Amino acid sequence: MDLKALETFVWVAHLGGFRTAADRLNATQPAISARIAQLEEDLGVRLFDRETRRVTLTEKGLNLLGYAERMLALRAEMLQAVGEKGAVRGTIRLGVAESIVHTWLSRLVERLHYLYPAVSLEIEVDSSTVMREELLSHQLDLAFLVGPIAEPQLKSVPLCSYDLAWVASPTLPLPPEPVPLKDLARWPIITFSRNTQPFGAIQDMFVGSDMPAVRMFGNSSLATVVRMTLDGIGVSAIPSLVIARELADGRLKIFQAERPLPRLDFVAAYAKKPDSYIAATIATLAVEVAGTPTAGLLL
Amino acid sequence: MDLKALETFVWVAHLGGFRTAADRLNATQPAISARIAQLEEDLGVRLFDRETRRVTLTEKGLNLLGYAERMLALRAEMLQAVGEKGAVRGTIRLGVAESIVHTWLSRLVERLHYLYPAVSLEIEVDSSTVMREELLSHQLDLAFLVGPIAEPQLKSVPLCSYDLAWVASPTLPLPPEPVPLKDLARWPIITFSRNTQPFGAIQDMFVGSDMPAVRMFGNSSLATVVRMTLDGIGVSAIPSLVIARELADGRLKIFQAERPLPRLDFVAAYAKKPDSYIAATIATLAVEVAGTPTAGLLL
DNA sequence: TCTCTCCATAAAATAAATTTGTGTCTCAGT
DNA sequence: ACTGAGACACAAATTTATTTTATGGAGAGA
Repeated sequence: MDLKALETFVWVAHLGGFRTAADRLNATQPAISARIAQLEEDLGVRLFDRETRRVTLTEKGLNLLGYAERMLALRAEMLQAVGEKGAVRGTIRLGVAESIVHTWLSRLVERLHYLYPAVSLEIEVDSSTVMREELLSHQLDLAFLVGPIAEPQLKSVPLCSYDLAWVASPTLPLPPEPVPLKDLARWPIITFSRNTQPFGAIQDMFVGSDMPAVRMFGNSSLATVVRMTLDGIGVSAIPSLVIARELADGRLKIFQAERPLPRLDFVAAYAKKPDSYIAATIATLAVEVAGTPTAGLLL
Repeated sequence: MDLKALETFVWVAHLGGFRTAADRLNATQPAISARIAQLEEDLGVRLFDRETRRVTLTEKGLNLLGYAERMLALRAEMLQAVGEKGAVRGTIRLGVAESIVHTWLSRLVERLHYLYPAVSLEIEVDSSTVMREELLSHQLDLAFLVGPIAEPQLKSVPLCSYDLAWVASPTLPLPPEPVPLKDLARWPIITFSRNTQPFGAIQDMFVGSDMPAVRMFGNSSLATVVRMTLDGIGVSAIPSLVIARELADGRLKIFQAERPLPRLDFVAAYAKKPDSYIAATIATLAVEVAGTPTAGLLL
């Protein structure tokens, strides 16, 4: 009756499958099968109903889940309390919004590695919408995304707030500021991809009978947005911090438009599981790092 | 960071040595060394000071002990809650007073084996005094002995109360009852060994300037006491229940003396550790078994 | 029906833990 | 001092567990 078996059990229960749990735990599917089989044999009880497309907890299994989580939480607390920092071990799946990759993520990674050398990260860059789902389905342990977070299963702490700016190449023949929306609409608007908050906000600006049709180029890569803007393909709406360098050497410029852009409020979010000790710790670290003034400097 | 390692740690801490812990856990001393070394490495912390003749907990170790015990208690609770009976596994070191061996012990063993087939017992028969010490030093998990128990570290529950009777062979030329003490003193008094409650109580009866010197034959084996009494070597003071057969067929008889003998109140006692689940369970079973009227029948 | 996904199972390969056999150190008792 | 017993550390070999690789079967969906 191993802790490893209990941990496996918890992940299978959360993810609803042996295979996905295997991926999450960096093991093969038969290894997971063996651990669960062992646990079931030790307890003399069936823990999962193997249905065709997913496994579900039996009543006994549901009962065990509570204990198993308390057990793992206790272990985490114990490690924190009596172990040295290096004793905090594990792999955390972290989802990060791209803006943050371009600002302070590397500093966080550095600091984390310094403080907790045995914690490793698997970083995934994606849109806040996707990451929210992945948090809920336990595919991610922690994410830095655009808030606010409404889901009660998730805990979130504010990280930083970035302003979104209208940006264009100086070569673009913009009319005098503030640029009216109908003039703006002459160029494609390049920004975050569809299904993001800024994309929707901009789209909403152009709703109305007297408004011109607007072409929007949603892009999942901020670097590409910057590239396209530099090339004068259109105007863009991105956090000013991520183009600090381009602004400084004059290759891009910020302009005011008829309508200002909303701010982006980033938060760190993680599932409220009893064993989210490490995630909570990293979230705290992130608050520190994101709050530091130098955080805005690019790379 | 295994539960087995934590369990080992707890036993080493309680017993104050690797070797004794090894004996307790049915393992070799290097195995224990390895487990502790592993735990220390995982935590990055030294848990024991290896002094010359014993090991003592470091501050960190003391800190860990609390967590480890909570962890083991949680495991036991979990097994009890979600596992089937057969999932309750383990070896319990049980100390038993000989009177109980002769009355209801076998029924308890039978019942335990039926209810919890995976629990095994290591039974030791000894005097209550010795067993009390062994409970305190964690060499025994549970004992059935003569109460009451004053030690606050021990929990005890009443089991049964046996009367102690003056017994002699019918061939012994006893004066009319109640036999005065000074007549009694003509024969050796055969009873439990020195350092037992009855031995002391009888000795006390003969304290006083006008009292005759008494010869007392303390014996650690009740069977031997019975044998010697049958042979007419002297009178004895033993629980009447253990000689039910001899009384029935007239080979021994009970007589009244000037001073009555005290009762023997047996209790089940175990250390108040958080992981004493199984011991507590067996104690409860013992209460049932000892309370059953048929308990008095021999074998 | 065919295929895809998902879990179970068996055998082989790794990895871990245990035992066996010594070594060292210290204290207690000559 | 010297010696012996007791207690833990260490190393090599063995045993035991766990994991992987490879494959089979069963059900859902096209």
